[in-house]
Amino acid sequence: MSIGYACLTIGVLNTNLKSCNAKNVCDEKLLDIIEHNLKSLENMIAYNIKNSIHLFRISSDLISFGSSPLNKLHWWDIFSNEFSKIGRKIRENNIRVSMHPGQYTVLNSPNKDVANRAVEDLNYHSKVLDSLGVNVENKIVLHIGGVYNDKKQAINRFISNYGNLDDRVKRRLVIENDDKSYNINDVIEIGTKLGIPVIFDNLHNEINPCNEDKSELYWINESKNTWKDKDGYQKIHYSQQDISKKPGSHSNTIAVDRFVNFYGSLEREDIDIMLEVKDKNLSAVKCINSITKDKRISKLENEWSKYKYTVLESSPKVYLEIRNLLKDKKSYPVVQFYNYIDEAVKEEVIPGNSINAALHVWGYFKNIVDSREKEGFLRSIDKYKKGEVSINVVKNKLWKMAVKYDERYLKDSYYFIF
DNA sequence: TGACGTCAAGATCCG
DNA sequence: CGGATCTTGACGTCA
Repeated sequence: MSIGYACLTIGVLNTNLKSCNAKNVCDEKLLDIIEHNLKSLENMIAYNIKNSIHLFRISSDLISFGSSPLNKLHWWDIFSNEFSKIGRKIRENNIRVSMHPGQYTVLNSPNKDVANRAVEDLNYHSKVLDSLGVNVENKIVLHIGGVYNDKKQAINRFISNYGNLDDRVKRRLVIENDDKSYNINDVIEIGTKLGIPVIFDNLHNEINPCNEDKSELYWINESKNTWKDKDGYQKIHYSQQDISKKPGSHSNTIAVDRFVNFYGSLEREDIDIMLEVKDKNLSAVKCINSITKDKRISKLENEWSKYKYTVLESSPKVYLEIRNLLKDKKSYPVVQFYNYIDEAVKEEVIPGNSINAALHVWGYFKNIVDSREKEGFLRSIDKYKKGEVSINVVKNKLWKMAVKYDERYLKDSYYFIF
């Protein structure tokens, strides 16, 4: 059983992905971007290994214009060393990766150009996975597409276009229920007909349920039947609704109490869960810690070291409560711990608390900086007090010091990203 | 024609 | 120049 996250990391150095737009594209720029993005991918994989995250979706933006004539580079050859190096790390550390073309890759479009571009896009995605040398358990997730006033015909077109795909795509392709057109029942019917696995997405199923009065668990178990031994463990997508936004919007973070209930209801471990959530890897770590059998408080202490200055800035009261909570070294109060953090992050930040937290962080540097840095920092605090600049100006100064003086404790802190 | 979703790049304005 | 805040891009479907 693995829990993972999609595409991007939060608060991890040197893992950003670069892009460029169509009118600026040229080979030189593409080479630079690909080289950069592969280094970032390598760093993301290293982060996943370090944090025991064994499920990860690779961003479709890894190679800019990867399926477009704008990119004529044989990037899989040019960067074959990088791909095999990263692929080896993925395999040796039992990481399962996937890719997921977006809503604009529409295989069942009646427009031949659109459908052909979808084929090209799927070829691109399988080229990335093949270049990494990962086996067919590492899937490409696709939605069925549009309806065009005739669902039956649209489904038939999907089936027929699937049949014409390259085998390398076919053996990786899995299909997912979406939030408006194809519910889980539709997708299981298609998956069964084609003999390909189905990904159950809980939030899509909530918004776009099948008419039958069947539970979430029922559909998860029905979907399981579409996964054969060669496909690996069944995979599902799990997300929670952001109640302040429209139906289908992913929450900022996963509420672990609800996740623990969901996970418990599955009553099995032969399943992989891909989280779709704004805070990405942060929620992956939360969820992994929330259901682990290895209940050592050091894991929560490690998490606390990253969240503490954010919590101090948001709520000194919760800060003290969490310190209390972690005093009993024999305990493992994981749900309360993350609930406290979620509660603090939601609170509106008061300037006095911001200054207090900033001065705590300043404590790492005040005796080692030169006078220019000291004056710069104190001036920014002063300007913040007068309302001339935002707290981010102060935080940026502290961040630059953290990097310069290589304060590892602070470089891993979420203080600089919330 | 614009909304939908996503996130980086680009543009613009301020002091 | 750094920083804050828009706007654009890139994609296809649907109202």
